Amino acid sequence: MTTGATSTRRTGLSIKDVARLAGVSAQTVSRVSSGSTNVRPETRERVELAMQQLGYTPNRAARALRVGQTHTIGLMAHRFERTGEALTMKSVVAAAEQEGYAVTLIDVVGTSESSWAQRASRLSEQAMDALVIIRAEGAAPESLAIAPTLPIAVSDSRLAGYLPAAIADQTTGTQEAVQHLLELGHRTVHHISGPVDSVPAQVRSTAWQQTLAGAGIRPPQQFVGDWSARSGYESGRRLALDPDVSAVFCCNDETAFGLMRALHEAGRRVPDDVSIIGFDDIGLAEFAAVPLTTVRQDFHAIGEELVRLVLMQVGGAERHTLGRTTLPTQFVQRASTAPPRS
Amino acid sequence: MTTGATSTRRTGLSIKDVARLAGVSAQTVSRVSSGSTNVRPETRERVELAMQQLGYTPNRAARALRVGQTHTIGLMAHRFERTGEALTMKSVVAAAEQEGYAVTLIDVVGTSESSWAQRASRLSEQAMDALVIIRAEGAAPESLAIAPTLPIAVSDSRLAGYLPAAIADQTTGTQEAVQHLLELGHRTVHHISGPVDSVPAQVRSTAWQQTLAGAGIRPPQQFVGDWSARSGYESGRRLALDPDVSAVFCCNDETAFGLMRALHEAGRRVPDDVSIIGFDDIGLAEFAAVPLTTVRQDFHAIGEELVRLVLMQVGGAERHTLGRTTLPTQFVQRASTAPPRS
DNA sequence: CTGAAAGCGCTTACAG
DNA sequence: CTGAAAGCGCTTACAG
Repeated sequence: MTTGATSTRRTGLSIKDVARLAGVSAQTVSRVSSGSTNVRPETRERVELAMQQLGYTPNRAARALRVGQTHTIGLMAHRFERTGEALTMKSVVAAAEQEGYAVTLIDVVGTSESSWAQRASRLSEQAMDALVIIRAEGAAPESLAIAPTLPIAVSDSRLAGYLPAAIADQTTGTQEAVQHLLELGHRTVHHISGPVDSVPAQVRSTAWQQTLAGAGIRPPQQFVGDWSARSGYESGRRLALDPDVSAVFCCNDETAFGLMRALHEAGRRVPDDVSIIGFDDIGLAEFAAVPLTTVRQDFHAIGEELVRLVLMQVGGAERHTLGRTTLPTQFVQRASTAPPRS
Repeated sequence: MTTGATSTRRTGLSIKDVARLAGVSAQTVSRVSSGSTNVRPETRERVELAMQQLGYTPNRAARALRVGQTHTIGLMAHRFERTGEALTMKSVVAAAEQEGYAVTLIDVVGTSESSWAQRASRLSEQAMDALVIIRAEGAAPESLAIAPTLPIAVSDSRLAGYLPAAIADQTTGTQEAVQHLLELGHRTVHHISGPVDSVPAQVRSTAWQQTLAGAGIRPPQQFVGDWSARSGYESGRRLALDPDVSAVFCCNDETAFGLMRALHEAGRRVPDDVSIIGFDDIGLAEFAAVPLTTVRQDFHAIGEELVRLVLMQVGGAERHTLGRTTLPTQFVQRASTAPPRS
């Protein structure tokens, strides 16, 4: 009667099976599979053949346990269905894969401040080598202090002051948009903003104000929305009543869609009566009732930069040496902007 | 001089640290952390306190290695930026998390047939307990035979005949849409389809044809698109020239947006001159130039069902006993449909 | 260039 | 109800 015989689930093939078939030791196989150079070409070939014949792939869990690295990046997002988040996610996945990293999704929906913090700290030691935050909803920057050694990068501009970040240059993008309208001859530009507690919304709002001020124009009262088409529609119903409104800069394309419909319903034509500019360049922007002039963000570049920032930290770089990367936006002129009716 | 002293990266706290502090053995800690009942309440409390004080969380890699399960679900998708994929992804993540599973993203962009197969088989043994396929682009059903024991579920209808699936009932959804137009008094209904090699596109196209045929109407020539707003626009330019066209059922909402703009440009009004119905109910559908009547798919339910299907297999159920789950769609009437002009 | 041994942190029978 | 021992599959010094 043997003692201590442990039964364990066999996950599949192990390094030993390959070693046996190739007639070498286990760690020669290890050397081959991890790409070490110190292996005689013939030996390497024999091992590689054996791996192929058996269909061997190394066990990630075992490697992770031994090395202390999971080769996994956590990706924190929230509103997957928004163009910006979705495209950034896609780009992060592609860039991570390129570097041999898997990406694990973390949805922070409904996560309270404290549980968010708890979550982040757990994740750090447990299941991932790094964290990319696209949007962290309710999380305060301080809660991230919990995991001070975790490689991290954000595109959430609320956290951008505290952590390595990759963010579109929304200020310049906004300036170009507002400037464009002024150059067309509009006497002022109205604005439908995003929510007041959103940093990117405030950045765009401030840039709009300052551009007007820079042109000697006192900014009109702004309308406050929440990024949604509905909020654009509701602001639009009121804007449509004001004959002085001839140009509107919207915080994003969805809002612009809502505005466009409200104007349409009120019988005001775009761009003849009112010019509209959005932000983001979502797929449908080009196919709005009137093709939408907008400011494109390069979400692909943002995703790549996020991965780069995070892997630099995995490689040893310190958080505070990394700072913020600003990606340029691109002004896209379509048909929703025109000179005002004289 | 000690021999064989191995240096290893310390990931953090281990079960032993907790055991020491609580004054128990390591596997009593294990029992507590895995929720076993065979622990005296006082002992449990002491252990839990120690875990809290230390901020201990179990090492997933170690557990995975030992148990042979990673508690990770692979999520294969492609066009993250599409409403359907994004919402399904989101729902999968939520449902998986609920069950204690992490979700790893797999983008199959540009993956050739063979590498796809290779990929799937590797993933299976290596890093995930199950695979949820939302869309598998170029992958033929046969390539999945490579991982016959991998728990799997799909919402890609091309694979639905071969693997456990959760799919919206597009046939009924289409019937309702076409029927609605006929009941409004339209003499026929035109159709802009998705690409010919897309199964869901063909399902909708066939249902459209059959509904017309069932009403004794010979289906007009369909226009073939590719799901995009642009293809809707291009078909729309031709449709707009035909005075017999009074109602169009589109394969999806994006296509309907493109069509709407083409009609707009041609001076044909919606719904006065032409009624339009889309499919999906994307966020902007309600805020099209004319609020879009459409067929809503319940992506949330699909995501939940995918996770359920996959976890049943993890629990021992056989693939072939699972079959296909069909989720109902919902007809959403808005302003883009009306009786024809007499 | 190759191999023997130890150990990453956990859980699984088994014994008490 | 609790503990001692073994081992999941891998990699890391170390020795040769």
